[in-house]
Amino acid sequence: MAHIPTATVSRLVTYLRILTDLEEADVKRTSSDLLAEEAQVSAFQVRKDLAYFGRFGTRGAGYSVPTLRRELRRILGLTRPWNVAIMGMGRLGQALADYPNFDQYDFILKASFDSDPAKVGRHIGGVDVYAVEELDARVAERNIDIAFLTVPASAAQEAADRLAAAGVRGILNFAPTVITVPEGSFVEPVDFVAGLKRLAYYLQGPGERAKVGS
Amino acid sequence: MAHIPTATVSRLVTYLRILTDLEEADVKRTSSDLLAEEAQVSAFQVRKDLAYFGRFGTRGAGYSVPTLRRELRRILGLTRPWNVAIMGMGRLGQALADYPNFDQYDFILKASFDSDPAKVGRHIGGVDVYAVEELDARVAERNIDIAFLTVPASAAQEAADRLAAAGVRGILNFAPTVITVPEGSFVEPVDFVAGLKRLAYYLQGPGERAKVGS
DNA sequence: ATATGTGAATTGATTCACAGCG
DNA sequence: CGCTGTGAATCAATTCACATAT
Repeated sequence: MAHIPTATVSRLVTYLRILTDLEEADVKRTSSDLLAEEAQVSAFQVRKDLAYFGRFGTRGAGYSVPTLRRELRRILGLTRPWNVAIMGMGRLGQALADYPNFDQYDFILKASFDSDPAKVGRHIGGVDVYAVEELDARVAERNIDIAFLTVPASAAQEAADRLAAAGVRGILNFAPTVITVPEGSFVEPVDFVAGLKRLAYYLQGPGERAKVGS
Repeated sequence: MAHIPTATVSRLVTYLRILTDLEEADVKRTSSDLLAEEAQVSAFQVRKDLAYFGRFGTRGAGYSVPTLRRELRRILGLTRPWNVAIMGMGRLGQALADYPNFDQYDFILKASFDSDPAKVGRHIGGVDVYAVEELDARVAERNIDIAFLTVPASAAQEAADRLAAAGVRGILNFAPTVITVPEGSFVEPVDFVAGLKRLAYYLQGPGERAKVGS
């Protein structure tokens, strides 16, 4: 299969959410036009994105909501549960542990880790807190697939290295820094402060940053 | 000036963070090679990104850390503070209100809004909670530039419409849905559940989703 | 009749090679 | 001589037009 643009993967996630809403509203059929409208992209784009993976519609009649939803869940790897751990039980880690309905999203919180001995052994937001020294053993024991990386930026790369060494192949990186992982592992950044700064750029507009020189 | 790719804006935010770290470490000069290494992009890319906005280096000698940092802050619109409000004081809104060192990031939390009368009038995480009915008055009074949109997905578009009508031009959208805003306003999505689903896609690998049909 | 699926055309972004300057 | 700055070339993604299937 051809290489898939990362933007396509992001849009597939959006289409899946729209289809889930439609199915909840008991809508049976939909079209690339409707999906495009909801996702704020072109209908061409919707069809092209889907075409990377197969042919899911009926010409003249559009798409079956339950069928397309099932196919997107399969494509995105959401037909089986994924085991998640939190690395770093500071404010953000604790807030994520408290996040409601985690299992509803096919992701199951199985453990958390912190280097602070005062936190180790406690049970925060429904999850056990382990020492970082136990990482290898607990990741193996609980089949952890994905970690939320919620340590300070200065500790993020080392924590990512330890997670990768322990066998965690997916990292959702909340730390405001770029981290690298080995071949075969994956990072998704989640950095709301970066989002804020991009907003500042767009809100400022072109007036304040006219090109200098030449 | 030529149109700037959104990916360039994201990278500029990364370069600025690296420069801030360098300045804290008292490093005086740097190069496109070092910035590229830290940001995990090519040195060509760094120079091209900067070239959209001007010439900031010295040939043969690289870049002055304080100068380039100052220029990036100017380009990104971070030479003046931005006033922020939180729309929706549920779990996530409250966690964001508690976020430490907000002002250090040039963003000042000025107000929050919620439709629950039990929350209105309280003071949560250092910020006053107002009724949504007061939105127009408080946005004008406190010069709110940017809102964190932390209401449920089903209420997100209507809340965004009200924010735009009140004069808020920037929205950091934490709700897992696509929202539209008027011309001249801007949205940055912050959706960690979408990030998780992208991870599931990459972790699954190509085996499980071979193209069907043809 | 109607809406999908897809090769071709276009547009956009990244990479490259080297000219330009200190 | 070294590293930046930048037009040209390559590569990738999006848009389009229409052939295709029901």
